[in-house]
Amino acid sequence: MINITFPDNSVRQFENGISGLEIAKSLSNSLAREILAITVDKEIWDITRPINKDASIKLHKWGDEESKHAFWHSSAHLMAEAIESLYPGTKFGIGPAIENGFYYDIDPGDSVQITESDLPDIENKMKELASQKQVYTRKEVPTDEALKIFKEKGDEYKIELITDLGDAKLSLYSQGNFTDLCRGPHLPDTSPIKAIKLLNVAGAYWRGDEKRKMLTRIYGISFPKQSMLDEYLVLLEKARERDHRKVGRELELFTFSQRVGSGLPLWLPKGAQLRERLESFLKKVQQKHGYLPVITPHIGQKELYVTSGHYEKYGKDSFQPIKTPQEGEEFLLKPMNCPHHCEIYRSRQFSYKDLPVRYAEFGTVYRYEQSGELHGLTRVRGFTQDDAHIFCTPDQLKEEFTKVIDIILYIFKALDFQDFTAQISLRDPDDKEKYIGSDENWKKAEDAIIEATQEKGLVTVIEKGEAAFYGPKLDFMVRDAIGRKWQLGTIQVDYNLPERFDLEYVGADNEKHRPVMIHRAPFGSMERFVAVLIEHTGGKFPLWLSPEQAVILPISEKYHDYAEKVLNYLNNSDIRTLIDGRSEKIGRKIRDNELKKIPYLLIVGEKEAEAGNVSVRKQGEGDIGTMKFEEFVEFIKTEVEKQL
RNA sequence: GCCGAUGUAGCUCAGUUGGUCAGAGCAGCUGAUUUGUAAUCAGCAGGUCGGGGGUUCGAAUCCCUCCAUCGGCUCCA
Repeated sequence: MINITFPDNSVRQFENGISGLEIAKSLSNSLAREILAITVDKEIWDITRPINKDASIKLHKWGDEESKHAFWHSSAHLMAEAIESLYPGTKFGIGPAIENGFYYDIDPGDSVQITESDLPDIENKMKELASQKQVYTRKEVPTDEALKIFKEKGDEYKIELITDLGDAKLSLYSQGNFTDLCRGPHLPDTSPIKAIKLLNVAGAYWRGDEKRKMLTRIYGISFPKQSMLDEYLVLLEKARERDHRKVGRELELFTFSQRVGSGLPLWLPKGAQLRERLESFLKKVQQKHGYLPVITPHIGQKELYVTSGHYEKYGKDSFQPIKTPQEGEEFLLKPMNCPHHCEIYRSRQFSYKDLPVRYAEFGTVYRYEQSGELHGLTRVRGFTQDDAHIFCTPDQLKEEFTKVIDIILYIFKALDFQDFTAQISLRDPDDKEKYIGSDENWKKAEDAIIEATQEKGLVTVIEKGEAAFYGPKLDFMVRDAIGRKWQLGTIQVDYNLPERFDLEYVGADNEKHRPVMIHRAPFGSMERFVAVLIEHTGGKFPLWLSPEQAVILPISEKYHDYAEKVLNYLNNSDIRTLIDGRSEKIGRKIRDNELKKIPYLLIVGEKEAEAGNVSVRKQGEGDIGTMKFEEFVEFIKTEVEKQL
């Protein structure tokens, strides 16, 4: 007998070799029907795998990540089986479960090409196989046996994976005619996979290495019920409605022109107003925090970037130098602002009493991004960073870092960004050669970041080895409408540039010392930030940011004079207002302005004109009643104050 | 850059096997209507069918090539 501990800490005895499924059955049949995976001492297992020791367990139903993982992983195997039967000789790379669904990287051979139009066939085959209730069986094998199996199959990808795993204990999973190298866990059989949708096919380099072969990746998702799949697809559709590229066009915020060039956004008047409002908001915050504005040119001599080290690292992969016609001097479009800011620091002497010094600039930079990587406003070739560089003593590092976190959190709050992750990137402790700077300084910087985030109560993810070569950093990541992660705010510690630019300050000991530099950008780039803001709000911006705050809708031309009077009053009170004076019915005007996401619509007709009122409609909510137009000003101002 | 898909009017899309196939709705313009809480009516205008080359008696439709966009991969100072 073995002792099984449940999540509520109760302990029960079972036969040695009992499976999760049998334990569930002993509790209730309905539970047994619903469980898909089991955690056994922190490992996730198949529910049919025998447990041979005392263990604490947790049974997982569909709602748990563990279950979904097993479900989608099993679906990936099912897809592989379908592909193998439709395209014999296909070789298989990896086929994991992902956050939403699964994929499999396959190599169907050079003569075969799988495209989106083939997906329904694969999908149908999967459904056919699933309905056969094929059992997933687990088998543990030694390395040489596993190698033998895949050598016979001629699957070099699996052979490579097995070889890299070394002498680890391997497991194979089979269902139907398909066998795969896999850690598991899987479902007991294919029958719960009721609803399947293969979403798209894409190329993916084998092991993510662009020097290696490009495999065909097929993405899909599956559910235990058709209704769940339908709901998911509706959700995807709704997310597409919020896509910043679509909303940006509809609300006339920005555009692109082939003639200007791809990846070079053109801000339309409404978008420019929105962006300027964000910029002046941040400028005000920064002024309060002791930042000093600086302005630098868009180009700099190539030498500047040779000094900074960026030319060596990125020179070949960036826009090439601009040459002067007479002297043949070479200039680079600036890919970042820090070298210019370092030169500003060098323009005078600093005492320790002057530090920290904080130089801020909305600096437009240009980076050559690969054509396939360009994406709306989130990945562009020309963008404006809300950049600042803080030069401080090593002792000031933590406090300065903390203050930057404060600014970022304040901004995120004002814009109602609650759903973000903070990622701390540290250096790889096993590969210190990669990084510049002393052990002592690195430890100081890494500790400063970790302590600062802890003091601020930030929930963080720590990624070792993700630090830049010149220092550790803290990034703020946010998701877009379709779940892609983007980096917005960033705070980076830098030991490299002060060294390269030979920056100094005079300490209390009258000796020269090296300052530490912090790069920071709360928005990241204005382009990307606005893109994510659009997707978070669906274009329904906070009132203080909205290009137009109110539109006056006269019932008919008779009330245009009164509408003008209200308009003047509101505009004089700094409420951004327009009149919709078209000879349309009121219903039409309401509809059109609702679709333009105008926060407030003010209807004025005979009743309102007589009483000095406006009838107010709030975006998305409809009629919220009547008030004096003077009162409306206060109403708006109160709301704006609440937001900021 | 790589893999795959797509590219018809400002926007969203129709255009069967190459032969009145240059179309619709919305937006725009003009006129009528003067309206009470999410689409008033009529008329007009608008496109070298992404660019270039080719096959053909004939190409939006087939082929080649370039460009752009979309979904990924890779990269991101």
